[in-house]
Formats: sequence, structure tokens, C-alpha cells
Amino acid sequence: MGPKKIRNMEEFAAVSGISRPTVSKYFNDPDSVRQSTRERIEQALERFDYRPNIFAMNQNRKLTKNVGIVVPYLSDPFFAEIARYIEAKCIEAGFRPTLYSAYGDSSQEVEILDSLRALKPAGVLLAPLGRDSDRAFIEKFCKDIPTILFDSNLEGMGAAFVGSDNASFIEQTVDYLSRSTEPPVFFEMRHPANPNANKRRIAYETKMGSLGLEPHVIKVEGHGWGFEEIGRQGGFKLLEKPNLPSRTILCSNDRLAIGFLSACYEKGIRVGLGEDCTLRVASHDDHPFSKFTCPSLTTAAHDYNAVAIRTVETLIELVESGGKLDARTETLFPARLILRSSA
Amino acid sequence: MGPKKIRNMEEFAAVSGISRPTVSKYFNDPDSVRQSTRERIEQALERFDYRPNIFAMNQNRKLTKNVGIVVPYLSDPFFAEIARYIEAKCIEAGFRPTLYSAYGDSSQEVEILDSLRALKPAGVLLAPLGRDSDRAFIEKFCKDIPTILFDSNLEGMGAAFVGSDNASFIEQTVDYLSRSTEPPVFFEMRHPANPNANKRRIAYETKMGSLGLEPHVIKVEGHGWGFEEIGRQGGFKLLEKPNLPSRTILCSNDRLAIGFLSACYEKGIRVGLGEDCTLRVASHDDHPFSKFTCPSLTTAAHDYNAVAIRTVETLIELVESGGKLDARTETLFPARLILRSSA
DNA sequence: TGATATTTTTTACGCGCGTAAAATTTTAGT
DNA sequence: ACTAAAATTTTACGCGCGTAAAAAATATCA
Repeated sequence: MGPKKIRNMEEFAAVSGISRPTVSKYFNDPDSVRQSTRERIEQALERFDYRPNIFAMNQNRKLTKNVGIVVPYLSDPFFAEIARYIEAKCIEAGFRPTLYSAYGDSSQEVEILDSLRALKPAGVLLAPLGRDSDRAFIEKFCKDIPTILFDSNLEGMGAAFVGSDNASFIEQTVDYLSRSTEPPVFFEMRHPANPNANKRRIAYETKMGSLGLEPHVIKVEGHGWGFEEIGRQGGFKLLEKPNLPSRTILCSNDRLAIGFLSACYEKGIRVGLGEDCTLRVASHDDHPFSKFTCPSLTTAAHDYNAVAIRTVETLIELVESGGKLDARTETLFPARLILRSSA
Repeated sequence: MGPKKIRNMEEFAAVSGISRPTVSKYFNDPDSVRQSTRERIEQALERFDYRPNIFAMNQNRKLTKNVGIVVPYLSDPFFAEIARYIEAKCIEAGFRPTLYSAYGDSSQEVEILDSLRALKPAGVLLAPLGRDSDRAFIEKFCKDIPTILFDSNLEGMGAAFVGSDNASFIEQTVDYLSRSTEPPVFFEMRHPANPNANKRRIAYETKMGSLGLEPHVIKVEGHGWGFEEIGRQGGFKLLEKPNLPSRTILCSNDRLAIGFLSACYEKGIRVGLGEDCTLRVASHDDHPFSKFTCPSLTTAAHDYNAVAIRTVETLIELVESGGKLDARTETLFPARLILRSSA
């Protein structure tokens, strides 16, 4: 490192032999200066470890490189994973992502977005809580700040939506279950927090109809984000019923299934395809733990990577077109069936 | 809201009838101005929704209210949970926490800390990767930026360490297992990423010694942060061995146990206290999913809340004393034994 | 080589707020 | 009501950088 400590861009411009405005231009976009100039700056950058003051930069820029990533519940490994992918893609694209979790609480979601506003973000990538979200607030937020929704769609809000095609999840699991064993009953929360749940139920009913079969939906009670416990308690109740319409249970999501499987295990009910098994269970999401349930869970996987890539691509479009897109697009990626032992 | 849009502190000072420097003082510490002045400002705050520009604030302050929370792997629900607690306590204390995850990668850990530096944080709360951490870098970082380590201790680094008492975990599980059934063998990774793992093994050996028993440690291969898979593969290998020294397996952590239990299930080996069970499994951490394993996992729980509270209390001390503490303290909270079905 | 286009330099101002110093006002205490 | 102490106002400067405008330098190309 150089002997002199560089205090600001002025001093750095001096040691690199380039004027400060040009250096400033370089840091905003290295390709906006002449090749030879860029090289001289980058040489100086190697000799002295100077980096522009991020606060001064952001204060004077109309738009920063900040990107807020907001998820509903980060302790849910599904959201942690999708956030991980999106974060990586943001960094690749030259943004500064910051991760936030509403932890299932609408007022926290509002607070996060409110404080995000102050950060003049280039864009916000929001997976909203869903049913519990303050829709009026989010709608207004989306009008002020370029926002892309992912995972959970709120109709008409944000510049675009990127997520998974719930119908594709259901079609694949229902198809597989119907062919391999028997048509499933659908197991879900009565009051799901997440709009995907409703889409899945509707897709289930539609799919069963198209197969000429009678849909059966079992709704379990419970509120909040403790899905495993809800699935477990719902499982106990369900297992008490003597005559189920089907011995194949299709859970709305893996976390419910994890709880349901734990109830089955505790009640001594074998789940899977084996001779000694009395139930089959399948689900959706390919939750990071679904490989390690007992039995391992047959499920339908999100294309995490595709969702992340498309989300950030859309963000880039959005930023480059000045915060508005011509039309609100909804991109849905199909599921991939993961066959394991539970069904 | 007022008719006029407030653009800056100057304008807000005007409408509140207070001078700008006093208003500035108020925002830095509401209690530093006279009662009547505070009330007038807060009245104006209700009529106009003004908030100081965060970039300008941070630029001119020597120290911000920013706090970086860095964990090694956020998709691990254990870290997501402890981060959740700490985040909440930080906000209560008036800080602006930002959450970062190294995702198991040392270079990412370095990058996070480097970019954190630029944010002039009041403090950093760091749960280091452990073995893979760039120790020289972290040591230097801790000298520049007030840092408190949590969860994983790196000897001598940071102003303080707050975590759980690994010996307490082991003592309680070993005691319980020895009394209720039989002394356990210890199941762990050969090359654990986390220093707590080593402390637990040593505590196990010590505890067994103090009980006059022969310790048996089973080390499984595998690298990285996919602990469940490592536990699972290690489980398969272990289950092939004809004569184990004990039928009671104490796993170093819950994620290994989750994988181990899945291996047991797949091999048709019943785990638990029942007549038909041939193995017992216990573990440590009270991972959010340990309640839903099959069977549910007997484990030792961290006191998430106590760790979070103490970490943030220490942070406050650290900030108030200007970034240095007299002596480096290490606070360890004892475990709480959680008895479930697996042992 | 000369004319034009492109890039850089110079100069200068502004962003919104922290903060220091001196002058002034308000409060507390007797 | 008077005085000392505390709080506030006034005034002024600085932080580090974005950015605009005009002048100067450099590059491009026939």
C-alpha cells in the first residue's frame, strides 16, 4: 500500500493523476471513461486502497445501487434459500443487496419498507407476507419505489411478479399420485397466510376435475407461521377419522407435511410405498429438509435459480428503464417433481 | 399531514419554530433538549412527516447507529433464529441492524466485514465461520471496528464473546443418558467447521471421565455446511458396524442428528425408548426442527433470548465506552435439557 | 494535416446535516 | 427580583461527493 493514507476522492484523484470529476465518473461507471484513463485509475487503485465514501455517494445520487430484499419469514429455510440465490445474483449485477425479514408480522413489513424508502434503493425485491400484508400501504410503496414481487403475488402491485407456477406443482404431484397409487386428498390450512396456498387448492380442484375425479380438501386450523406444528396437530385430528376418502395425502407445502409426518410417526402409522405402509404423503416446495424427513418426502421443487435470475434480470430492466416498465409481467416457473420415499 | 413538503432539516426547523442545530440535537438524542422544546418538535413531527436524511447523518457523524449482524449460514434455521432475536433487541436499543450471511464461505465473510467497515458501524455482532475464517483478517477487523463475537468464539478476538456453555450442554445430555439408559457414544464430524464442536467433544470426554466411563467418539467424514447429509451418510456407515460400544448415540448437533435419524429410518431401525427400539439418539441445539423429527429429538436447548439480550447489552456497553472494553469478557449461558422421544 | 468529435480538466456550486463558538434567551435557585 | 447555570439561537464552516458548464486537451478520420 502507498505511504499516504487517502482521505477522499480529491486526494485519490491527485495520486492517480486524474481530475476528481473524472474519477467520480469512473466509480459510477468504469466504462464511461477512456481506456487509458481507466487503466491509470486502476493502477492507482492497486497502490492505494481507496474506496469512495458510500454515504456521500448515496446522498448526492438520485438513485443508489442499494437493493432491498424483503421476505416474510427468514427462519423458514425456504425463504432463506431463495434469498440466498437472489442476493448472489444481485451482487453479480453490481447491486448492494440488503436482506430483511418481516418475521410474519405486517407492522414489521411496513416498517421495513418505510425505512427502505429512506435508502433511495434502485429497487426492492419483495416477497410479501400475503394475506396479512397491509395492501394499501404496499400499493402506495410500489408506486413510489421500483418494486418487483417474488414468490407471492399481490394482484397488480409492483412492476412485475416472478414466482413459481402453482398449477404446475399441483398437476405434477396429482398426476403422479393418481397414476402410481390413488388420487390424493388435499391437506391445507384453513386460513393460509400465503396466496400460493389458495392457488394450489384451486389448482388441485381443477386438476381433479379434469381427471374426472372428486376433489377432497381437508382444512386444518391454526394461525401464524408455525406450519409444522399446525400440520402436526392437523395430522393428529385427521388420523382419528376412520374413513378417509383417500389414503394419499397431498399437503399444500412441505412444512405442513413435515408436521404431518411427525404426527404419523408418533401414531405409529407407516407412510410410503411399502407393503406395511397405510398412508402416502406428498407435498410441494422441496424444502431443504424434505430430503431428511422420515420417510423422505416426495415433493415438487421450485426452480430457485431460475426465479432468482429472472427476478434480478427484471430488476435490471426496471432500473434501466427508469423505474417503470411498460406492462406488468408475471413470470411463473414450472415445478420439478422430486420422487422420494413418502409417496 | 401538512400542506408543505418538508425537504430538509432547515425547513422542518422552520415549521417547528426551533433552530436547526437544536433540531439536529433532538434527533441525535431526544432527551438532550429541554422538555418544552422536545414537545414542540414532536408536535411538528406529527403534522409533517419529516425524517432526517440518513446518508447525510451518517456522513457527518463519526459513528452511526448501524449495527452489522453477521452469521455463518442463514439457511440454517438455528442461525436464522438467533439472528432474529438479536435483530429485535438491537432495534429495541435504537440501533439499525443489518443482517449478513457468509453462507459458509470465508471470502464472503471477509467481503461482508470489508463492506461493513464502510458503513462506520457503531458495532458489529459476529458469529464467525470458525475454522474456515480468515483469522488474521478478523483479528485486524476487530481492532478497527468494535466487534462482539457470539455463538462461536475465536480466542482473544473481539471485545467480548457471548454464547452458550458447551460443557453445560454435554453434561446435561450425558448425565441424562447415562442415568436413564446407558452412557452414549459421541457422534461428530471429523473436521467440524465450528469451534463449538471441538469444545463439545472435549466436554464429552471430560464428562465421561468424571463418571468413570470410557469415552467413545465416532467421527464421520464430510465437509461444508450440509450437516444433515453428512449425518445421514455417517449414519449409514455407523449402522453397518456390528458391535457399537453403546446403543445410545449423542450427536454433536441437531443437524447431524436429523441426518442420522433419517438414515436410521431408512434402515428400518427404530430409535427411542420403546421396547422395539434398538437405538437412542440425543443431540444439542434445539434446532427449530428437532421437535418434528421422527422420533422427536431429545436435545439441549440454547437460551436464544439470553444470548441475544446479553449480546446487545454488551454492545451498548461497548459503544458507550467508546469502542473499547476494559477486559475481554466471555459470557456463557447454560443449556436446558429438552426431553423428547428419541432418548 | 486539419477539422470534428470525444474526453478530460477546471471551476464552481449544491446536497443535508454535524458541530463548534459566541450571543442570546430561558430556567433554576435563593 | 436578581444571579448563575442551562438551553437555545445565530452564524459559520466542513464533510465527501455529484454534477453542471465552459475551457482545454486528446482522439478520430478523411
